[in-house]
Amino acid sequence: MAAVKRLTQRDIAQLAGVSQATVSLVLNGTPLSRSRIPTETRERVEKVIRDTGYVADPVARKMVKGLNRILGVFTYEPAFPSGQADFFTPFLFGIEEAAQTLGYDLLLLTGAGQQRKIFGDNVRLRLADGCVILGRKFDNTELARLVAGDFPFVAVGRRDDAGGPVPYVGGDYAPATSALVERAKSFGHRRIAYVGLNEGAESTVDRWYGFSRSVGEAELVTSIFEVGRPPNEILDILFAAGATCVFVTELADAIAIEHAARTRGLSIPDDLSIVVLGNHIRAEEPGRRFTSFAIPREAMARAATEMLVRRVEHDAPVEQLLLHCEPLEGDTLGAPSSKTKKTK
Amino acid sequence: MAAVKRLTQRDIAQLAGVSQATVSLVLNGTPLSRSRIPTETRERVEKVIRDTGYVADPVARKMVKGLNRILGVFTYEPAFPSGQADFFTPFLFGIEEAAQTLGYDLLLLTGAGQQRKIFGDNVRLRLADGCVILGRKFDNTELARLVAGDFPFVAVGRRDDAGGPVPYVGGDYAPATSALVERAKSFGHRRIAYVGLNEGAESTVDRWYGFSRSVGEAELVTSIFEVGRPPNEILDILFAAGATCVFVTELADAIAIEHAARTRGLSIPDDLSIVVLGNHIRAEEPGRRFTSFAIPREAMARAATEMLVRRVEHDAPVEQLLLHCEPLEGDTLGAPSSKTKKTK
DNA sequence: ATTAGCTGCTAATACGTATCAGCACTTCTG
DNA sequence: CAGAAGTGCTGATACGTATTAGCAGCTAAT
Repeated sequence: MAAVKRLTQRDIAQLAGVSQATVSLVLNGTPLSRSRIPTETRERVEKVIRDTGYVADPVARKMVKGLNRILGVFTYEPAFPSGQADFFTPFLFGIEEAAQTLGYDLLLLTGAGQQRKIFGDNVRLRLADGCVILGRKFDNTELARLVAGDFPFVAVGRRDDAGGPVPYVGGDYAPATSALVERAKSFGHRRIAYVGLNEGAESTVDRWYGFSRSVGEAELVTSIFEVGRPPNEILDILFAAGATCVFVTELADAIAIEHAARTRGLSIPDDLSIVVLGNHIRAEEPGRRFTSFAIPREAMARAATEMLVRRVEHDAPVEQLLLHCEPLEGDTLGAPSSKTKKTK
Repeated sequence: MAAVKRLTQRDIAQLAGVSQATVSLVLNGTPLSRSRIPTETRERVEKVIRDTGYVADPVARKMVKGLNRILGVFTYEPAFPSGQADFFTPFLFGIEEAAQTLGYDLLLLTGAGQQRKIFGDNVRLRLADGCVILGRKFDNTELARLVAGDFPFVAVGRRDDAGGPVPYVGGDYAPATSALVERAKSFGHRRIAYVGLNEGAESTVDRWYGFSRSVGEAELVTSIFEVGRPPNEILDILFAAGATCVFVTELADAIAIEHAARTRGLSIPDDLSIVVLGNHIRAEEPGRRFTSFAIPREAMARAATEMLVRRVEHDAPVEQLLLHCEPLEGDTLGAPSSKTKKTK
């Protein structure tokens, strides 16, 4: 109970009748130095170590070696589901898997309350060899400091430059969105709407960019750069503009719109096609499978972790990687009904 | 890129024209020593710190102070759901919540493959101030070494002594099981069976103990101390023994038995009551809500974390805590049908 | 017989921080 | 005016390990 003094190499040395340096050499000597310790001595030391159960203090080790085989995982929000929103789980799973394969442990630095900063008084982050950064909102000042500093990190999700290129692994939302637009067009849609933000987070911008790149001037009939607006208002705007298909960035909006449309006795996708940009968590549950694209969260996290380890171990240069997002064949995108077509 | 040398207090000292010791005093001086540094000097040092973005190296800090405000979480199995079995999630959530409240970070030490031992060559565990241990199977030798050693830890789940009392927070399964037995008896059941192991893990033993304590000699008609046996065999044995109610430790067994019974055209709970000992993950999904008791996983994890911090910070004595498990009113326990009763 | 090389070890140092003892100087006290 | 007390700082050391330089003592070679 009364905190027995920890065993140190000095204790082992004394017990084995050698010096501390010899103990250290026995434990992790290079082939060169190891050859200079006779078997007899080595075995004596090893026996003492076995008998006492000594293990080297990783803290002291880290001090001198500089590496820990620990990766930090930084998030502003708490990492575990406080209710249903287990947004982080697939990421954490991917990180853990990769870390384990590579022989690293994980230091979880989750947003302590609201005000947790990377650069605070109590920055335990540097205990790790490097750090994976999770979460959409990320203070840009801090990102810039990270970029400027020497601490290895990799972001999950694309990041704009912050005083220099940011290493990241993200989802390739722009082409994925483009592909869905093309698919809508091939179904015959010529009057397409967009509901969601078009600026702010990089992932948002990418979606809008992919959308606007593929949709023609004549085809984009209306845009609602807003989130969480009452679905009936949205529907009114959509139909006033003669839209046959709507692209939505937020699943919640899509669900609301779908529900409102059904309430009006409309059929989806006959009267209105709905495309969601990215498979959000629990997208399956509402009973309707929205047409969308898959976000390979686990793969992103794995790739980010591997990239981080490359940076840590080999001081690899900054990489930026966007992973392909597979289209998800749902049941909310189809040909516009002839009636609707006639309207045109 | 080329790993710029980390800033140290010496650098700060030089820039501010003071000594390293002064920098350290400015950063974390006691009221006594702080009073001896004039405001002017302190501000000069603080400015340099702000300008350079210096942060103290937590490793060096830990070396001298001995504490880190980091808690380890050790599991043999990977901590995150590799598929459906997110067994650990509620525990991790509870631990994270408590750790965050108490101002600790988490070091995840998940079973690296199959052979991860706490006492291995690469024991990174001691980097933390203490450690929460998760998982049912736990090498008893290692537990004994932990008990004997000076490293603070707390187990989630009751543990038998291992060369000394083990600090833990567990679920109080025995009384919870007893309560369910009493409830079955009050429904009129007089011929009760048990399916599940009766030895091995502490949690298993507790269930059997609670069961056998409450059930009378005459009432226990048969026991199948085995898991995963074909459900039809089980049913045959149960009915041969004239059981009207069966207590099952494994949800999988319960599901199989229920299914097999329905296939035979039997009604549950009329023809057979089924009680599951503990709400296993995703117990809701099969469509049928088994009568059982709740395992307060989050609360257990929180309590364990708080207990660990008490041990770390105040060298508190070993505590052992069992949390109440609330009965879960399901729809698989009811009065035996009169027909069945007549059989008696 | 000197030197070169090998063997078996150890002393010393560095890593970055916290902390204590204490130095040089000023100001107050009697 | 000697001593005490206070002020503003610094030097030294400890923490536990890894690592390098190098010291004895011995053997073999020139």
